[in-house]
Amino acid sequence: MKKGERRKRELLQIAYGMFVSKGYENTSVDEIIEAAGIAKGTYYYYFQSKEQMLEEVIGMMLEAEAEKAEAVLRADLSVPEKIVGIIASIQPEQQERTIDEALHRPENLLMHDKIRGRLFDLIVPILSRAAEDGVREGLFDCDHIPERIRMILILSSDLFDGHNPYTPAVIDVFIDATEKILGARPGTMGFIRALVRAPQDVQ
Amino acid sequence: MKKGERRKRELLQIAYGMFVSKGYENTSVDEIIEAAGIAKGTYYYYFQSKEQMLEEVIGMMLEAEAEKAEAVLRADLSVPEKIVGIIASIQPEQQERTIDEALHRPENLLMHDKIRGRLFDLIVPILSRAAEDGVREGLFDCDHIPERIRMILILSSDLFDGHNPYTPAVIDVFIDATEKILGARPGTMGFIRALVRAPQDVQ
Amino acid sequence: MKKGERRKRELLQIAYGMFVSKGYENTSVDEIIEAAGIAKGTYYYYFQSKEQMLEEVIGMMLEAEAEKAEAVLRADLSVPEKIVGIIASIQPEQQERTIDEALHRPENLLMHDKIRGRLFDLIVPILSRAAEDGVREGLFDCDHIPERIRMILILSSDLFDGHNPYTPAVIDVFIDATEKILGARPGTMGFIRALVRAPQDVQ
Amino acid sequence: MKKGERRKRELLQIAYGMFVSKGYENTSVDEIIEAAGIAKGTYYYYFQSKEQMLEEVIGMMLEAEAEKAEAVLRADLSVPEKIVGIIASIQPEQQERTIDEALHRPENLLMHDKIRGRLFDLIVPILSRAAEDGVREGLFDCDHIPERIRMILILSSDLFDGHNPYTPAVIDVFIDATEKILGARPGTMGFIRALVRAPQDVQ
DNA sequence: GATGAATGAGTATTCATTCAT
DNA sequence: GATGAATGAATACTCATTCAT
Repeated sequence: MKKGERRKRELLQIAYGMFVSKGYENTSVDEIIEAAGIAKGTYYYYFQSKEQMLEEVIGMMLEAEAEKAEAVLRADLSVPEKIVGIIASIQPEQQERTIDEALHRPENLLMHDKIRGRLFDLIVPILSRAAEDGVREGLFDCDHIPERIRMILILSSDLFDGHNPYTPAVIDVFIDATEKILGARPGTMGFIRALVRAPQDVQ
Repeated sequence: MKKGERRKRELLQIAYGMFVSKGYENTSVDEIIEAAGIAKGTYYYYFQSKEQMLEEVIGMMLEAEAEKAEAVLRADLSVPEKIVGIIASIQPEQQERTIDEALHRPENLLMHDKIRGRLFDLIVPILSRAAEDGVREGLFDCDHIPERIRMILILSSDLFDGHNPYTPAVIDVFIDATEKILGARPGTMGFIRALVRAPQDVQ
Repeated sequence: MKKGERRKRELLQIAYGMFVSKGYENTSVDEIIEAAGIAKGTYYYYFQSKEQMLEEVIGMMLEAEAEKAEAVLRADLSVPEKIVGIIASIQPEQQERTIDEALHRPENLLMHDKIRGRLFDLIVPILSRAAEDGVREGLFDCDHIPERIRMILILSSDLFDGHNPYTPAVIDVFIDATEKILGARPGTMGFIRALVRAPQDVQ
Repeated sequence: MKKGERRKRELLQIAYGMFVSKGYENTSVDEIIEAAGIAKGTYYYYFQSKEQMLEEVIGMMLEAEAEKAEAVLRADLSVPEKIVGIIASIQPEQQERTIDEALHRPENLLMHDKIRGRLFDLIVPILSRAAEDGVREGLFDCDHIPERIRMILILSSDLFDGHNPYTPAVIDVFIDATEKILGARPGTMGFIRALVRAPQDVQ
C-alpha cells in the first residue's frame, strides 16, 4: 500500500510536468510511461484512464496551492499583503514558466481551464477571510466580499498569465481597480508595483 | 473567382456552426465535407489545413462582430448604453446558445480562447472611443482608457459567459466595479440590471 | 485441503454465473476476482489459466446435469416422459434465462458449444438406456438407438434454444419427427405440446 | 466507382479466407491489411469497422450460396437429388476445409453461427419449393414443409460439419429420418450413402 | 495459502493530408 | 475547379499471466 502510493505519486509528478510543458492533449500515454520507465499495464493499474489521471494531477496541484495559501494567511503580514501574496502564489504560469519557458497556450487550455475553475472555488473563501479581516480593520469598505474577491482573481489571472505582457499602465489600472473594488484608500495596494517588476522581461 | 468565393464563404459558415456546436477539435474534416456535400479534395482546394480554416472562420466572425459594434457606436444612445450594448453584443455564448443550447465548454476552449483574444484587440479601440466621449461629456473620469476598457471586458466575459449562473450580488458588484473603474457617478451603469434579467433563467 | 476445495467450488460457481450471463470471452479475470473478493494471485493459485477454469466450470455443470438426468431416469415415469424430461432438463437456456433474461447468444457461443458437445456425449448413453427400455416395452421400434437419440437432441437443442420463437407448426413437426425417428406410434410423444406452452411467451 | 468496388471485393475475398482459416476473432485488422498490401487508412476507407466487414463477408458468401442453390434447383435432377444437392452445397466446412485443413472450430464459432442462421433463412424457402414439387409428384407426403426442411438442415449441418466423423450408422439413421420427416417411401433418399463416402477419410 | 504490483504484446479505430486524374 | 482513393503515424486502452514477498 505504502509502496503503491509512492509510485502513484511519482507518476503524477511526472505527468504533471509533461502536461504543463506540452499540454494534456499532446502528451500521450506512451510518452508518460516511457518517461516513467514503466509498462503500459502498470499505468493502467494505477489509473483508469488518461482523463482520470488528469483529475488526479489537478487534485494534487490544488492541494499544494491551498496549503500555500493557508500558509500566507497565517504569516505575519498586513491584510493587503496577504491578499496579494495569495493571488501571486496561484498564478499557474509562474510554475509553468519555470518548467517550460516555451509554453504554448493552446495545448494547455483544457488543463488551465479546469484548474482555474477549481482553484477559484478553493481560493475565494480563503481570500475572503483575509478580506473580512481587512474590513474589520477599517482598511476595506465593501459588501459582497466573495464576489469582489472573485473579480479581482479574474482580473489578475487574465492580466498576469504571461501571454499579454503587462505595461505600467495595466498595473496602475489594476491597482486602482483593486482598491476601488474593495473600497480601500488610494495607495493601499500600491506596493503591488514593486512585486510585478521582475517577471516583466520574460517573453 | 466570384463563384469560388461564395463557395468558400458557405464552407466557412457551415464549419463555424459545427465548431461552435461540437468544438473545433471534435469536428473532423470528414464531417465538414459531408455536411457541405463536397469531396475531400475540394476542401483542400479551398483551405490549406484545418487549422487555417479555423483562422478564417474566426476572421469572418470577427468582421461581423466589429460591424455590429460600429453600428452600436453610431446609434442614438447614451455613452454608457453604447458601451454596455457593445459588450453585450460580443458575449460569444449569446450566439453559441442560439446554435446549440447544450454547449459544453471544454470542447470549445481552443476556439473560444482564440476568438476572445482577437475580439478584445478589435473591440477595445472601439469601446475606448466611446469611453473617451464619456470622459469628454463628464460622465467618466479616468485615464488609461483602453486598459480600463479591457478590464471591464475581461470581467464581463468571465462573469457572464453562461457557465456560472450570475446572482444579483454578482451583478451589483459588477456594476459597482464598472462605475468605479471608469470613474463614473454611482448609478450611471445601473441600467445594466434590467438587461441582465432575461438570460438568467436559461440555465 | 478441505477449505481450499470449498473455496475453489465457490469461485467456480461465481464464474459460472458470470460466464453464463456475460459470456466467457467478455468476462475478464479482473471481474471474476472482484466479484469473488480475492486477489489476482489467489486466482492463479487455484487455476492455471482462464481457459482451464472454463473447463472446470463446464465439468461441474455437467456433473449436475448428469445427476439430474439419472434422477429422471429413476423416477416413476413412462419411457417417453423420461426421455422428454431429460431433454427438457438440459436445455441450457432454461437455466441461463433464470440468471439473465437478456442473454445474447454471440457472447455465449464458445461456452455453449463446448457444453453442448460434452453434454451430448454424457446424455446420449443415459437417454439411450431409456430408449432401449422403450424398445423392449414395444413403444419404440428402431435400431441404432444412440444415433437416433443424438439426432433428437440436436433438433431439440436447436429448435428450443430460445433464439427462435417456436410456432405450433414447429412443435407439431418436432413431435412427428421424434415419433418417427424412434419408430413410435403416432401420438406417443404428443404430450410434449403441453410442456412447451409456457416458455413461449418469454420472447 | 468501378475501381473502388473491385478493390473492396478483393479485400472481402482476402478477409473471407482469413476468417475461415483462423477465425474472425483471431484475425486482426493488421493482419488483413498486411495480407492485402494496403494501409490502415485504406481499410477504414472501405469498411466502417471490422465487424461491419464481417457482415459484408457473410453477405457476399450468402449471395454465392444462394446462386449455387438456385442453379441446382434449375438443373435436370430428381427432386430428392435437388434437395440433397443443395444441402451438400451449403456445408460450410466443405469450402473451409479446402482453404485450411487445420480448421479449429472454436475460433470460427461466431462467424459460423452468423452464417448458419442467415443461410438457413435463405435456403429454407428455396428447398421448400423443391419439396413442394416432391409432394406434387407424390414422392413426399407431408404438411408444414418449411419447418420440416429446416429440421433436415439442422440435422445435416450438425452431423456433417466435419467435427464428428460420421459412421455408417449415422448416415443410415439420417437417411431414415429424412425420409420419414418428408413422408417419403423407404429408399427414396438412399442415394445419399454414395455421396457421403468420399469426404469420410478427411481428418 | 494469499497477495497485488508489474508486465507488454495486442487491438480497433481516427484523421489530417496528399495527389493522380 | 473538383474528385475520392490512399495514406500511415498516432492513440487510448485491455487482459491473461507472472512472481517476489
